[in-house]
Amino acid sequence: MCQVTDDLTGAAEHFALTLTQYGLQRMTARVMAALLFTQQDTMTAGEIGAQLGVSSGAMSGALKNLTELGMIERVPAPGSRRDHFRFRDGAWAILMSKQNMALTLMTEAADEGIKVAGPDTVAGHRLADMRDFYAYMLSEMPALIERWHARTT
Amino acid sequence: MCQVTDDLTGAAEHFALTLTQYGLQRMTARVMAALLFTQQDTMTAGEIGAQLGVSSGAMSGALKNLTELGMIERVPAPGSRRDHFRFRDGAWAILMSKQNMALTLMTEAADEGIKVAGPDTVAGHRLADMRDFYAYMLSEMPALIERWHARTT
DNA sequence: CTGAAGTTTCAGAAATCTGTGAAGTATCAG
DNA sequence: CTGATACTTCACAGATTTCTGAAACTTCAG
Repeated sequence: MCQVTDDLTGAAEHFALTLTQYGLQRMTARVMAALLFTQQDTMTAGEIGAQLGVSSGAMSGALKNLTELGMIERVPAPGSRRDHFRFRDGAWAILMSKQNMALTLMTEAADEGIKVAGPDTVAGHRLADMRDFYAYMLSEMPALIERWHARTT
Repeated sequence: MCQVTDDLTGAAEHFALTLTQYGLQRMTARVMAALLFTQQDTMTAGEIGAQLGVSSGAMSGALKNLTELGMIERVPAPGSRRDHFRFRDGAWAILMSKQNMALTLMTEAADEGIKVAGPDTVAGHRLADMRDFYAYMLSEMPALIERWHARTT
């Protein structure tokens, strides 16, 4: 078990590092990786904290983040203890959908800019290019994820 | 000029703030916004620095980042001076393509995890879900951007 | 109701990130 | 070739973010 656990934990930490470079906070990434790579079905906050060697306070924040993001869920404790967490089904599709909100923000920012700069100016045209691209992505992404769900049915 | 410039600059700074929340570094975001919202065709490093009120050192780093990212390009100075920069055509599609590298990383990380955890384990199945999703996205995204380019032809 | 186990919150310490300013390097006009 | 101008790099200071540890709160078994 030790061998396997060590390798898995190592892979998890490496993955967490990668996520960090893509904008996710350090602790959030580590907790997510722990829940992703564990051989258990669920983990308690205590277990994760012990494995990562961090305080309960840090756990609380990270688990809250991930729960709000929709990546993990609180599982009603089966037996006696409290607060078990596990990866949600379709977590990745959920994450991708959330990232689409960035597309909305970009589109809106471009529109705002065009309004201020004037549509027939240098800046206006540049911003229109931006607006068109993000509007396109925004219109296509939901369908893409839809097709994914259809595929796995 | 002052009025228009102020409003535009304001919109640019607001946009930069938004980008920051999506993982882009502060200065990189500000420089990008400046080049995006300017009514000029190109800007020199000095002009951007003056407008943002930051040092030349900070400029250098941010411009390097954006150039490597593929969002802006160095324009051979027309007359006498040096180093004019401008937004690249199709910058947004380029940016999106780069972000697809994240999809590759995710897929690889999942594969690595499966190898360590074993394919017929709890973690293995969880990681397989992840791998399948990102492999799907990875296979679809290039076509999506392709269609964008085709559309604007 | 009471005590125990677990969770959340928060102030402050520690670590990290970011920008400045100056020194060094490159490029160009003359 | 020489001087001047602009760009780049880098050590350090300041600002910001992140984690810890302890106290307060919640929940549940007995």
